[in-house]
Amino acid sequence: MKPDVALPPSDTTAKRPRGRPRKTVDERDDGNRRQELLLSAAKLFRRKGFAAATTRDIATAAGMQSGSPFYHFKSKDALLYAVMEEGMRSALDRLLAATQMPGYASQPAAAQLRVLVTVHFDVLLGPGSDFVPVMLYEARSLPPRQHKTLGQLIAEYEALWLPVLNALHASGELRAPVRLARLLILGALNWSVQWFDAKKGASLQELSDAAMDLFLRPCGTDQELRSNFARSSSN
Amino acid sequence: MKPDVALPPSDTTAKRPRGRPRKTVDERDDGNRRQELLLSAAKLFRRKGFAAATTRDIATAAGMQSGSPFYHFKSKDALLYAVMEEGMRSALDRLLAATQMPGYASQPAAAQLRVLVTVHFDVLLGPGSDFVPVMLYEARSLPPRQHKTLGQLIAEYEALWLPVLNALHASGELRAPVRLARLLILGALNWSVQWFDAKKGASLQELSDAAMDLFLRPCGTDQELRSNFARSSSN
DNA sequence: CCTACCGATCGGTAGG
DNA sequence: CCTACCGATCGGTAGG
Repeated sequence: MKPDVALPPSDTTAKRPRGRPRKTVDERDDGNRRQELLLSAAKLFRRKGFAAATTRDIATAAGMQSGSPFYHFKSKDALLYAVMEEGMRSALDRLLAATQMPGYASQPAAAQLRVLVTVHFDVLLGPGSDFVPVMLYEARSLPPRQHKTLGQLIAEYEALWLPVLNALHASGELRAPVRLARLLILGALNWSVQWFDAKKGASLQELSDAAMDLFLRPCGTDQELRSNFARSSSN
Repeated sequence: MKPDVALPPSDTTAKRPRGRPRKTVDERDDGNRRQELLLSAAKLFRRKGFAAATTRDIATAAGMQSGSPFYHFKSKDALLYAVMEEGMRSALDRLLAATQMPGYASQPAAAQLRVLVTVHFDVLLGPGSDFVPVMLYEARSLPPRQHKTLGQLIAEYEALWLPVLNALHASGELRAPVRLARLLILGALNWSVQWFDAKKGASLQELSDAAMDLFLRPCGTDQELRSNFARSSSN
């Protein structure tokens, strides 16, 4: 059940040469002070919500004065959008890297899904994982215009799940309709942001195991079906 | 697969004689103007978030002047808490009523789970369903003290799922660890608040069907296992 | 990036 | 429940 391909490393805070789009009208890029601002903003937006987190809080957390964030970002909205885009682009990069790992394509669909699930959990709960949760839970705070732009990145991310889920549906390992299954599965994972505590409880690996056990039924010969059934019954 | 017990009706807006606790220090109860206020608050808290929805918005939506909400509620926080408690108490009442329906106890665990899932979807997405989503997605806006009180209601609600999931685990229909399974399942359902559109797409029944197909594997004789497997494989 | 500041908004209140 | 209001906070800006 465990995949034999290594996962790509987290790079949320690392510099990705072509990760960010060319500077827009709404922001400047004058070195790493901007990145510290983004980090503080992500943390505070996640903890207190966009509306409740003040630009002064964020400035203080980044070691600046109250007016300084507006040297880097045109508005509080622009700061929120930058956090979300950074998060979504990083998540997409990591998921793409995982699916392009040697050996991934030749694996069974169940192992492929496990890779997607593991990367997704790490994006949500791993170190430096404030950006994507902000995107997930503050979407309504974003002006419609920017919301639409982000939507394209989200669509790309979700598209990577479809072929895997289709294969699992075809093999009988996934019985629910693929479109609804994707919404329900991603929902189950996304909700972990609300309850997961890194300091105690399960590890991300145990989480991924539980998710795979929950969503998929084993696929194999009748003999395997019977023995799997007997094993789980005696639990 | 479909349960043969009728679900209890929604009563989110109906008066429940002993549904609300005796008036606390934070609020008064002078008839149905208060209820209109709660309704407007729930709708606006859900759409804009607690911090972004102003008490003036809420007052206007309820047909009052800007200062009037504070005649009914001591503070904006108290209004939020009232919305959440109303939602959670209604949800708990409905789930309890469903599990006490005649015939429920004698059904197979899978049919029982279907009842829980269907009630939960209706609580989240049915008519008048703004209260529980506010509770789910604005928990961090609540002062710790009140957060703890609500936690007891939530624990009661979640406790109703445990015996059913335990039975399904024992029978082999649910393979994931029960505690994690409950978190993942409720997450999958709760996330539907983010994407479900009542005006188009699937019905709540289709949603429940998909959820059951996703989470459970059929349980039965080897013969049934084989034929189920063959059927879903040809899909 | 800091200093000093403004205009608007917001939760909440006194008095009726 | 309305009227009239206050004090605090907040996003944002000018000028350096």
